[in-house]
Amino acid sequence: MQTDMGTVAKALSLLTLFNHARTEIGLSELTRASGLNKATVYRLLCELQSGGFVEQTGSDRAYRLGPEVLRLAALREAAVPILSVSRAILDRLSADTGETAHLSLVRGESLNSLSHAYSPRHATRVMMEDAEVLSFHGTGSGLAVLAFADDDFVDRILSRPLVAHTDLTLTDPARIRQVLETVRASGLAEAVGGFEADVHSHAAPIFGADQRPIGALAVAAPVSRMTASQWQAIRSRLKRAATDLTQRIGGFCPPDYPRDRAA
Amino acid sequence: MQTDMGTVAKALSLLTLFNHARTEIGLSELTRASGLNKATVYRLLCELQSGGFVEQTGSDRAYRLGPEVLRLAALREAAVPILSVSRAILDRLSADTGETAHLSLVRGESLNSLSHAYSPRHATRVMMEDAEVLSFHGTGSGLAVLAFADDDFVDRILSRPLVAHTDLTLTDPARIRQVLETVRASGLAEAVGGFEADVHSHAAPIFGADQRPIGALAVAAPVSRMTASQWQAIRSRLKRAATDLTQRIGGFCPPDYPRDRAA
DNA sequence: GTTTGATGGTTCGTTATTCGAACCGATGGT
DNA sequence: ACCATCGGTTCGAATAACGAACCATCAAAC
Repeated sequence: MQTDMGTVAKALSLLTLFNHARTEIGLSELTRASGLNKATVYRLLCELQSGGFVEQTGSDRAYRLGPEVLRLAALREAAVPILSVSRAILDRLSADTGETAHLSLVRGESLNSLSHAYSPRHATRVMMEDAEVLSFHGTGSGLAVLAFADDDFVDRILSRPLVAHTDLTLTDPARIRQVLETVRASGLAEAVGGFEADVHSHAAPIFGADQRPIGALAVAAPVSRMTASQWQAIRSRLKRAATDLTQRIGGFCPPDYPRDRAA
Repeated sequence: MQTDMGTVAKALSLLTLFNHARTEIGLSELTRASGLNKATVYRLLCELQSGGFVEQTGSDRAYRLGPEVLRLAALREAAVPILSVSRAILDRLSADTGETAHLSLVRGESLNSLSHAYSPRHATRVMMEDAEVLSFHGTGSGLAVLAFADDDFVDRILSRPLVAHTDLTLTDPARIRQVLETVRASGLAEAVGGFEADVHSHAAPIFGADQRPIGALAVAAPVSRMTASQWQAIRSRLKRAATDLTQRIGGFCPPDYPRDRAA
């Protein structure tokens, strides 16, 4: 991880080490996880701390993400209000389908879940966590994005090692490219048990102002509930919701994106 | 702004140049505003961009905050769920008082508004924007924080030039220290027209796990509506809401904080 | 009670990295 | 054709980052 990255890239890489499982990390652990020198990590942390990007807990002296990221997120929302706009759409989508709806966004060469909505209709539901890293090849959302992404982006993603989250995960690049073809035809991706067993998920890409996919809207349901009529209902509602979201954030679907056939 | 800051501090300072008025900034303008060299700014931006902290718009090549800040904010919320916890409290507070409620957090030596809730009761209401920088001496929230902050923190803040936002803004450090005494006595700060004319605002500090103030909860109303009964209602409800929030985020009020006398 | 192995934090000479004036090519208004 | 501005690039000089070694402190181990 330590090859030829600039000073700020190193600093930013420290921030990426935080996740839901480790929201507070000590100096030693950060140095170990980052592969950098302890003195380097400490200096970087000091600068990040004085910028408010991390803060130290009072008890142990572990570090955690600081309040400045909240401020920046609010400003990002002011510039590109994806979260606030998607809120209503997610709520409606989960209510209409009775299942869990969630939004994820592309960030470089990874995909992050960012927001979700549950439906109270069923006792069992697919649970989500925000800020989780999703895989492109194993999730409906990832496939939806790949299907409409640049060729070289797809090449980069598929040339990396493709881990199998379950024994249903597609890991053969050629097979995945076949699937992408069908996704392109319908405008919707479908993944059954590829990321988590027993989860049947549909996903539709959302596009930015440059007509390139910036993320995906998805509905995740237990496989046991996926009847034919439910399948139909999810697909039509999801597609409408995704094009709606694309439009509301000032994005444009590319010309080759299948228009939604009627209601 | 350019003296003796490390490389990452410079990079982070670029991020602070964004605000509601300028959510997208070009390279030249960033260079001018930061006081750094253009090549330096460009390199920093490239690193920030590959980290997802900024992104370039397709049209002009201006920069804006990137999606990574959303992910970090979600993780920060997972570690310290101030925003999600305060949501319900803000909603209730604004509903109960019929006025605008808002939350702001200390970030280094500045105070940022972060979340708010309006009440639909009146046609005229105090409008808020999130991620705005508030002054310590001119706002109720700032005074509430100062009143329970470390002495040297207060000294640092009050030794800076104190700008007068309106002609009612307190700018005399000695006078402000007097006010802080009364705030300490009641646990509530009051500011009339100090930041924006015609705005009467009440504020109560919220505390972290180390019993030090980390922000403030406030209610802002047009001065014209501030009757005696309304004054009473706001103060009691605000105080309860603030101690409630402090408790729910795992914080503790300091021993010298006036306990809420009954309901 | 001292040994051991963690931890967070600090030092300082070497060296690799950042810096910044100048330079490009493109765009656009006069 | 001109001038101004834009985003982006170059390259030698100088500065700032690096990292091995070192402290201080704590907690359990012996």
